[in-house]
Amino acid sequence: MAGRAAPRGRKRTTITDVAERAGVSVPTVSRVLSGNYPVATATRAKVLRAVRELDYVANAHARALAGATTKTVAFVVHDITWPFFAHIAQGVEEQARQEGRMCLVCTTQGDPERELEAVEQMREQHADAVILVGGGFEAEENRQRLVHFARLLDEAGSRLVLCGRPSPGDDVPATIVEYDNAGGAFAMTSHLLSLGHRRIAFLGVRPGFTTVVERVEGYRRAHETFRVTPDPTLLREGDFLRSYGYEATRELLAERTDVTAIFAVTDVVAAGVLHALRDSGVRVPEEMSVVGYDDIPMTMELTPALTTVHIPHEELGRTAVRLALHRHESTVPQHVVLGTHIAVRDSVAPPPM
Amino acid sequence: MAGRAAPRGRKRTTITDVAERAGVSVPTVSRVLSGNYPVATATRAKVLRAVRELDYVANAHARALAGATTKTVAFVVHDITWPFFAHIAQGVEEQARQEGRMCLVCTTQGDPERELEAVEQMREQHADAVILVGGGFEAEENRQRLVHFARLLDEAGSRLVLCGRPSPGDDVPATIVEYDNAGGAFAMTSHLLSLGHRRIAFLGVRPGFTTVVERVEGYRRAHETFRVTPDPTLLREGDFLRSYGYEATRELLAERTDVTAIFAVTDVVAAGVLHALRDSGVRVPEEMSVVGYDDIPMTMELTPALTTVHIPHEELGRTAVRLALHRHESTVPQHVVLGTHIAVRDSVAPPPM
DNA sequence: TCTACGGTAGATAGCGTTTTCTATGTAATC
DNA sequence: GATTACATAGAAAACGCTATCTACCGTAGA
Repeated sequence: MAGRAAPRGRKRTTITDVAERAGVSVPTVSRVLSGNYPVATATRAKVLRAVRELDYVANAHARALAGATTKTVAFVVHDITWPFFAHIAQGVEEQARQEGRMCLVCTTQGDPERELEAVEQMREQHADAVILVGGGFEAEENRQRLVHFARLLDEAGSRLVLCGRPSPGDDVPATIVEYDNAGGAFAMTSHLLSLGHRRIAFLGVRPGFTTVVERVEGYRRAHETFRVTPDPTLLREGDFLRSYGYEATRELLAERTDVTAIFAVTDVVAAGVLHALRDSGVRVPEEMSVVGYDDIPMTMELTPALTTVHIPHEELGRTAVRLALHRHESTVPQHVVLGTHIAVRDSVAPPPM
Repeated sequence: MAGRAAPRGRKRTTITDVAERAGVSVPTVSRVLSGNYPVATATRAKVLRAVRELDYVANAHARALAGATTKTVAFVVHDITWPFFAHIAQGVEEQARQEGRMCLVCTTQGDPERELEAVEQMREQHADAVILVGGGFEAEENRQRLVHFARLLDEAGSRLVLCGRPSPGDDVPATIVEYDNAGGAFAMTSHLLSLGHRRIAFLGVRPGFTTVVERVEGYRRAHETFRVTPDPTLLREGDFLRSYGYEATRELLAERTDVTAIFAVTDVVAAGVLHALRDSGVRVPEEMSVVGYDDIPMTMELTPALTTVHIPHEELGRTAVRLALHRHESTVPQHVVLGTHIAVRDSVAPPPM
């Protein structure tokens, strides 16, 4: 756009320079560096010395072009500042490093358009794995798009990984790493029900959004198990924002007085809920129990400390990378569901009365 | 290591395939795609159709090799799960996307060894910019290492950016984007002093760590300005952990009773401080004022909400990318200091008595 | 003494682009 | 009607590696 490309740095140091300096041929240098071919000890020493003296590093692009793997793993998240994503990213990065890979990131801010762009870019990069993190909408259109992505990436030699999103169907060349979303919600709701709560509000329904759908599903199943008919008006729609939690709670309190527990769709929403309750003079957990989902570190700072569902964030990330990179080994499954469990802290008590 | 490389995907779609399908030559396709050369409208249409039909995307590595820019920006952080880094990363990502770049990440967990590896890898990638985020130790050895990095990257056509770290010296080919670390600490300490506090503990001194050194410097200058001699035993060494804040506070309370305010080196440490004070039955801010540094979102969840120093995280990230990529434009400075300011919330009051 | 064969190293051919540089057909000029 | 200029497209040469294929040397076996 802005005129000519920026002037290049001076001459880069190439493998040819190293070869000349060491007095050997280019392939020999390559062989010393990748260590996949016998090289005489003396020769190796000469080459390594030249490498050191010239501060040489190989050009990753040339290397990638010439057929070796690209040694990169890509991941696409909504927003890296959300602890949920950051901790998964941490796991991805760690495992990637262990496997000798670099990490490419893209954030989409939840925009499907940007997700598309991101995958496109990742395809250009020929990353060994492309990890899509977090839920998405389950519209048929989206499903087909994912299948399409999977095939395109597969053709490009990459592997699509869905991390925290259900499989778009069998027979799709993709790796799926889920966590037991419904199970966690089931356990948490059961926890509340078993303490005697009967009117449990669920704040943050997003119709069609996989993560939420599954959490609501767990909420429903628990009610069934306890033979309690959930009041459908207690399921409130909203997004993942703290401000939503605040407002929804104020509204809820204004509307009715029979609710004894609030299940917030995420910890961040729960933070808003707690804030609203404090502002309204409702004591937690004596007058109202509150629970969240995700178990991000912030839950420790809330007053009272939040009871929530623990997700193995980092392990999700690590597993995603591991399974994708080792997909050719027969012992490595390509669809796993990691467990979740509730973390009991101070925001839950039996209902008042 | 583990035997042969994984079998490649099938044949990738290349520019040659597109050229054949469109019935034109390879360079023509290239020209249509990069749009830097006149191509007849009809030809362009044919090519674009072929591209669409084949779902073609260019190979980024081939493109990078052939001399065009790599279109990537790399950044190196200690730990992406720390909000401080995550928010800067967010700014980097955003600006990078706006400038049509991809992002590479590396985390070092504060290990200088890993930082070295990271820069090495980034050099292989020929990223347009390599952004080192966060403080570091100011040992002469480190300074020289940075200068060395800067030169190597410069030769490779990349630009080193120090984000939140002071310049390693003039005449180094690097871009520096700092924030007014000392200024923020000065303002905050002045705030406390002007309210009448005279015994202000500073928790989290790390000798030689740039960020901390500057914060302590601001703390000192404020005392000087107010003609108060700071008690050196109130400067306590420690790291950036919540647990440190907790323990240091317990110790402090056990040792002495004259302290009326605590300045935690980061918000996370402040969280530990608040926790310890609550456990010790010390009311905040009535009996003890507490302040932090960073202004991460969590400060809103603390009880009481924490008064802290605001850092323009995202702008730091955005600026880092912008300055580095536009370094050849004469109007773009290569060393800027972004402002900080205190965010007054509920954790500060005049000292008791 | 001659052949065979490990063990090493060099030559050569891509990998998929972009970038000159050259060639063509057509419109404009005299 | 021949000449020049322009707009467009193709040919060919990098870019910096890896991988395959070939050549050499010295030693061991016949």
